[in-house]
Amino acid sequence: METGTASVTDSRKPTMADVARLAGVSPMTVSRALKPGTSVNADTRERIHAAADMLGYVLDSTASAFSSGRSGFVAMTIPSINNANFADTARGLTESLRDSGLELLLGYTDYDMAEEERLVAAFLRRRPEAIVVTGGAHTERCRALLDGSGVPVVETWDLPSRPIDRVVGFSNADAGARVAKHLFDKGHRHIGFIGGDAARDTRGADRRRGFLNALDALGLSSERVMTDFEPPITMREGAAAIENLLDRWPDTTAVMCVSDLSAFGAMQAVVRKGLKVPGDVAIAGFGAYDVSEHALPSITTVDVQALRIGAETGRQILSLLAGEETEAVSEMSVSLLERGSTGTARLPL
Amino acid sequence: METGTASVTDSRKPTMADVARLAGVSPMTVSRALKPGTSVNADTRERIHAAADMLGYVLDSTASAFSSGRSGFVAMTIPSINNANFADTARGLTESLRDSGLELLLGYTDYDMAEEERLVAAFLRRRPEAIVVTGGAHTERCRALLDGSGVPVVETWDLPSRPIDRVVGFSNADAGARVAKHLFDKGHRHIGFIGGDAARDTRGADRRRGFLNALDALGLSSERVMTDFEPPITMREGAAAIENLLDRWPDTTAVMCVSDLSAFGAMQAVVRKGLKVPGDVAIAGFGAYDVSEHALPSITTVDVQALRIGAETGRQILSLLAGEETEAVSEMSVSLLERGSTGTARLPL
DNA sequence: ATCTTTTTTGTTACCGATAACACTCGCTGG
DNA sequence: CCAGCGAGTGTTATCGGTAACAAAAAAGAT
Repeated sequence: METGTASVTDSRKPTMADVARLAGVSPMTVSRALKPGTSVNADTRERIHAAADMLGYVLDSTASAFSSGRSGFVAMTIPSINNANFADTARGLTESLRDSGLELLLGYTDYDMAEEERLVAAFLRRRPEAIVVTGGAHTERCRALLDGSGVPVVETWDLPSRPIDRVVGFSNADAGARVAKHLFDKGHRHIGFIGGDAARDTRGADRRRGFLNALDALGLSSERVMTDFEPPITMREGAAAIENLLDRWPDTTAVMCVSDLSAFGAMQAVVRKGLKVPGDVAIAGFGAYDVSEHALPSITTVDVQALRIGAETGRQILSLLAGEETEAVSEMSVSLLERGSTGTARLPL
Repeated sequence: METGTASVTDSRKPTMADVARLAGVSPMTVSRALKPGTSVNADTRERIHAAADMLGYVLDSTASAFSSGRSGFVAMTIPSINNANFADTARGLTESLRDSGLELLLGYTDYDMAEEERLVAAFLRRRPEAIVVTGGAHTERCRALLDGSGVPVVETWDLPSRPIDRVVGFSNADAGARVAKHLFDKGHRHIGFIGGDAARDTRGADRRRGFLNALDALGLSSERVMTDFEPPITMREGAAAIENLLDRWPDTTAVMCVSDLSAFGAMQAVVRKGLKVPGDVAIAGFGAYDVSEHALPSITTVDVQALRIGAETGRQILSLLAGEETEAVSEMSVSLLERGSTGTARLPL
């Protein structure tokens, strides 16, 4: 460990000066030779690379970032790493940044705005080239930090009423309303909603709001709501919630869950009770997770194209860093995937 | 964007020197005041914090890292972010590092050793305090980079025959063998395996090897293997694979899948064919994903305690950084969760 | 009251790379 | 034949903190 096998004689890590000495050039030329797209004689460049390999030289990005003032990464906060949707957005972002050499520094907030603030503060200390946050709800201090940072900010997965800078997202309320309308169109009149505590998952709360407002507008009761649990609402909580909901309002014929995971849990719980999905209870989810496609019956859901949100965020950032003008708000389209769990047939699939 | 609202008059970001001037102390005292656990007079510290707030000062970690030689983060590569198991390990690691102020820099390799090498090289440039990789299979150059880096290295999720430095993992082969034995004990004699291409997912390949060797040792055929797909094997591939497998070897009564996701996909495909699980075909997975617990029937699986792997990795790293001696290899225990999908009953659950 | 110890603060040098500028050279075109 | 140009290379200064040491101030011991 202490003395790597690769280094030859010296204990301390080689620097550019060492490489320069060995290659017989100045450190500046080494710096250029290791960066693509710079004018260095081909022979010289090769000689320098050989020298660097021989010494086991590894560029010190810390020094490089300090000297150049460019940290070379983009920071992103998501509510949870263990969530296929946010992971997809992170992946889309990573991929669209890759060619420009920007790396992604990822942190998760556990659906907690105070934790988000802590994380954003820590990220800003590292002078990222841009910062991406999930959602449009932040503590005031967090907003102030982001606003005063001088760094491009992108809020995603939401259409905040008071954007900080750039936005790449969609209306969670509209998406919720679309599901409500779908259930109504399928003939349901006693419809419930399962979600998490509103203070933590604001996007989930928006979906709920849109969903319940739509029920109101359709002249239906919007009281069948279970939001006892703390986000993230997992399969387990979905199962527990629908049992409570059906206990309290046994005539419920359709339920929207704030995510596919809770929807799957809910569906299995309903089946376990001996009820049929969708015959006795129709269930809709959100997020187009794999499980909703492969479940039996497959689960109606909303595809938010998480990957594309990430990719578009990356494009925005690259444009901003290139000094181009861009639209402040990119509204992404979402689509309702009508599947077996809200079908009219009594038979699955 | 350009001039943050927080800063008062100046366009350029304030530095420690600015704070020092305003507070009437030396920059060094500011440096100390902003770091907890340093000896600074309480009044002075308060005055400095006030000055920093007034200027909207944000510490420049880049400069700090450069100057102190401590980057303040740990780098980790995982095969995929969109995987609950690896996400859990990352979470466990993050949490066990949190108190010491170390952040996690996360990258994913897409199950590709060349990509891992690229990523490790990029990470090492940033001079992490430690580096964590998933698995024990790496390109030779990647091994050389890690070995020569002088940075503590932890390999996880595996027990490599040729460890680079530290190891926190378990034997995937043993885990596979345990599942084989379980299926045998349940009376199955025609047993198959579904996994991915071995070159990419070496841990999955180890599970397969252990599984098939165990079948051999039990005197059973080990030819019923489907590994046509590229990792990660999703629900979709699990479904496709079991259809092919049952087409080719219709008398198969039990199948292990390389992960719970493919197991779930396989199970749904079997049910869709009109067969019963476990009555006609028993199915076992791997990884103790949520879906295997909540599926109907619930799916027999191996719990690898991904979170604990991360937590233990963090403990190892902290010990190493503190200069303490630690065991080179932490073998983590895994447990077989016997569930409905391999039960003897014909009825689900 | 004086010496010692501890706490608090300041001084100096430096981490390793790169931006900005200066320079050399060979080549082209008038 | 020389001005002008571009490619390639070198020189100098500097980014913003912090380690290491030194000094001053405060607290404690005798």
